[in-house]
Amino acid sequence: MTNKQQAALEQASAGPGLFFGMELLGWYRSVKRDLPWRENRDPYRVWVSEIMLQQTRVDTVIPYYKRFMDKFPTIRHLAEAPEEEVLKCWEGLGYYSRARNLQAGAQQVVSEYGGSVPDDKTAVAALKGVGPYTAGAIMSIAFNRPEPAVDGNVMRVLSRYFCLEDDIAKPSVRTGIERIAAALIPEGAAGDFNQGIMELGALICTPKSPGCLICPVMAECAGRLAGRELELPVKTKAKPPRPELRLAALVEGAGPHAGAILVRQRPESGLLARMWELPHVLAPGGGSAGPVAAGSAAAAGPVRGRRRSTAALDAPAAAGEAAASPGANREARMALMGRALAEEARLLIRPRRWWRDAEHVFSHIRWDLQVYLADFGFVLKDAASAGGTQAGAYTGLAAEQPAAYMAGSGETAEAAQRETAASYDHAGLPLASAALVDRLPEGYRWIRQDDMKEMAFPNVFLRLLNDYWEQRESGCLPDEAEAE
DNA sequence: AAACCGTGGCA
DNA sequence: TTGCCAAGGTT
Repeated sequence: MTNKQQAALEQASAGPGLFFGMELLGWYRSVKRDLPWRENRDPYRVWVSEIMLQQTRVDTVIPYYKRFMDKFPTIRHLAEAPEEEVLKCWEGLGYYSRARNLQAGAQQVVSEYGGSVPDDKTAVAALKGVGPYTAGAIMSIAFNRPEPAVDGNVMRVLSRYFCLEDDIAKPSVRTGIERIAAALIPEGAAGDFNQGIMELGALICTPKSPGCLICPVMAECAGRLAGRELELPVKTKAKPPRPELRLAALVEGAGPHAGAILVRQRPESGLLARMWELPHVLAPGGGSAGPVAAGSAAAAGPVRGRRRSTAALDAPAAAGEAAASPGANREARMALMGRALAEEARLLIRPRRWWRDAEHVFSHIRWDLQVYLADFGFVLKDAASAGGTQAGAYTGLAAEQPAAYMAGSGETAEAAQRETAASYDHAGLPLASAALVDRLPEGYRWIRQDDMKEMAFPNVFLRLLNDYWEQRESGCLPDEAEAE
């Protein structure tokens, strides 16, 4: 502990600490909000709420919490549910590993503790997705055990109250503040105290404009008395997310798949694990590295005559991209996307035209998405069954065959099993025929609007897809409007 | 320690 | 409009 933390700990155990605890308890019990997870102290309900509230605002959580408890009213319901249903229930809430960990934790409780959350800090802390804060919150709120629950609110409140200048962004600082918080807990009132100090941070001792004049502990707040409440807490700024330019394909089906579009499921781990999305590829050079695939752009030939009516629509989404960047980039990127999807998924499509841009910001990455409408071509046999025809397949820029693009239709794909080599023109379109299969690549499927009710999508794709269905239904898609 | 993991509200 | 940040955990 730092010297200041040490001094604060001594105060917390003495007069100022007693003052803080008593004033806070009185205040909390008189003003506490009526929240759905405060109906009772059922450990399962407390647990679910604490997981949902991680890095997430109360107002955002409330509807999710109600839906979740409605669908999974007991630990056993959650433990036995299909994982997709849990994920779908979490759709839009973010940090989706929380959902998987919560269900794994529920299964742990069923198998190890007969379905009841144990009144034991070590056991609770060992549950998946339960860290120091959440363990303390569950133990204090559900079981009234005198454990600290130190989150961002508590660190802010105590930094100000004791005028601590430690950088709360450092993991080591939280440990010191935990000791102080533990010393402040009034006898027999751990649950209300911990909820009260968080409530104070959320309603009064807010980050930007704290309401010191109505704060129940203002009289003894060292930060306020020093006039430094706005400088505290000290917290180093997070690194800005790195930009990534991503090219997404909105592939419209034909033939038996007319009216459907192509989506794929993400891998089991990592970013947005197991969620569904539009197929997309990372543009080389990332989002800030200037011209993307300049060589391809040069080879792309003249742009088509059809242009958007508003210049702003073509504004570069990627940071650092020259503002004067011409619309030819769209053509180059369509070609790039077509080739990359062929390489990565052996999925052959014909990108038709730019539809719209979208942005999706994660904590550490910013996706600048360019979405292109595309027709389905066909699916190449995988490398194994294609028997080595792959090698030359994607280097066919100087193709010897005449262009014979196979128009996208379900029948084409289902004709299947043609044993011919494939090559591609400079726009990324397949030339001649290829070795075909009649099934989609692993993880891909055609969906209609109705299918989305059972599939979890990240918000950015949810918005894109909903807008797409809506626009198509009302005949407002660009191509349809201009095709007349 | 530092990077990885979402999303929305607000000034 | 952009930046900040919220009831954090895991690796």
